[in-house]
Amino acid sequence: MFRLKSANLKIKNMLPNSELAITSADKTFLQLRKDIVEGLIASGSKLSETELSTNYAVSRAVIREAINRLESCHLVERKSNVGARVVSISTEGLMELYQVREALEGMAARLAAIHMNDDEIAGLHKLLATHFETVKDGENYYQEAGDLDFHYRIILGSKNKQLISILMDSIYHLIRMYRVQLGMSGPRVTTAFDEHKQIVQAISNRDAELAEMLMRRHILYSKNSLQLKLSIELESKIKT
Amino acid sequence: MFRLKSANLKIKNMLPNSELAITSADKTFLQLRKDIVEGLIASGSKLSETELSTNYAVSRAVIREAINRLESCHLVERKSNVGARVVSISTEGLMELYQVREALEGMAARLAAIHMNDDEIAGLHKLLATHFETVKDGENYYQEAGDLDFHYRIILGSKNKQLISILMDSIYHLIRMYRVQLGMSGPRVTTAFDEHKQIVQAISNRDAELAEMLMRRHILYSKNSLQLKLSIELESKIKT
DNA sequence: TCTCCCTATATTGTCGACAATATATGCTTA
DNA sequence: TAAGCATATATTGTCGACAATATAGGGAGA
Repeated sequence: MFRLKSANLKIKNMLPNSELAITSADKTFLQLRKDIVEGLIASGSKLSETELSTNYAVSRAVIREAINRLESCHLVERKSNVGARVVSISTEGLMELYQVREALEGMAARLAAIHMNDDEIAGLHKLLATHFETVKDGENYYQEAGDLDFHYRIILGSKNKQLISILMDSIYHLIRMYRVQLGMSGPRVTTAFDEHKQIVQAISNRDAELAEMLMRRHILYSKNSLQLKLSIELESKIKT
Repeated sequence: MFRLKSANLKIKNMLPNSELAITSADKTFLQLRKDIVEGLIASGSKLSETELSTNYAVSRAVIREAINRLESCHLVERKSNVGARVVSISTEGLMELYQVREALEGMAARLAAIHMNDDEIAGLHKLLATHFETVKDGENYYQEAGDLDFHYRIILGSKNKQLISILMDSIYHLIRMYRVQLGMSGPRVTTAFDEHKQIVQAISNRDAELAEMLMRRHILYSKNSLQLKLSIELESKIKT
């Protein structure tokens, strides 16, 4: 807890360009986001500032800052003088989210086909090959990091900072929350691989329109798959 | 400055469902946003917390909260332990912004053609008629509130909460900043009216695809018009 | 004179306390 | 008994002070 002044200065000087200048609020934000996405903090539950400040061992000011950022991610909703709640998952919310995602990631794929350099495209091919191995081995690791990484690269490949920040900051973690809490898995995994392959091929060929079209369809399929799952999920909840 | 406890309770009870529970941070945020959008605080300039707290007569905590929200709007950028700066306007930034806007508002127009009810569509026609009067009278009031109101209604008409919040929270005020600081006016004003008219017609006819197409083109035209203006603006700045 | 290090200053990050507000509880009254 | 009001409690909002960090400026050494 106690840190020497001189020691800190040394450390700072030794790591001049490190982006690890993580502040306490940053860490708390990341931890909270993780806990929300993974369902450790239930969707729809209230976030008490005092309670969180004791649980995470930081002051309320830090918690407040973290909650503010979570609100930017659309992961929590705040009301003045009342407090913050984790957003609750619903079929409509998911549908709306995927509708927006379809438009934005379709656009990202189109731009990626134009702006990605050859190295980045090669990286995409390499990623596919790695995924193919895991799929072949029957691992369903694919859905987890693999799919995210694939989409992540294409989004970055668009080279449009606005688009990147909207998708990364406002949409992605929300999508992850739905996926994690619904336990995304099943037959989609293998078929999704083929779709990814087609998209990479289109980008390779610099066929922007096709890339967009394929990406939109890919996301549309995911949407339908999730919708089905969610409707079953909610149905069983009503029964209990 | 001083408020009686009982008086406040009375007021609260008298306005049970008022959304005016404006907190000090809210007011400061709104004021700061206004000042940034209108260029009172120059783009690219640093936001000193202590300085702002004296200028706006609130504590630093309030300023910090306001700055956090401004960051969510993409109006300022923060670095840990360094501070916040107003985003600087650039041609690339504008292009990227309008590219995203084209996709999202195009989608909004498509959804609006599907989901707007007849009353809302009637409202759009009425709005057009009002604008026609102002345009005929030679007022260039049109560009200011008029255009914003038009787009605003269509965005809301999409009935997609995610879309609405992204456009309203993350994009709109940034666009306003560009427009205000570039002094949006000129020949676009009258031609834009015709484009609006076409879009409303398409929505009236429930022709979703056409509505999207027209909206995308409308925004593309605006983009080109602004790009021209910005390039001239920056050119003259270099000369001085 | 230039470079590097160290110190001084200013700015941001964090904290605990107090104020204002909302919610829960119990009391009065019809 | 139920409805409405007043108080009590808990929670959020705001504040000023202190700690940690970055930046600017001056001095020592080559």
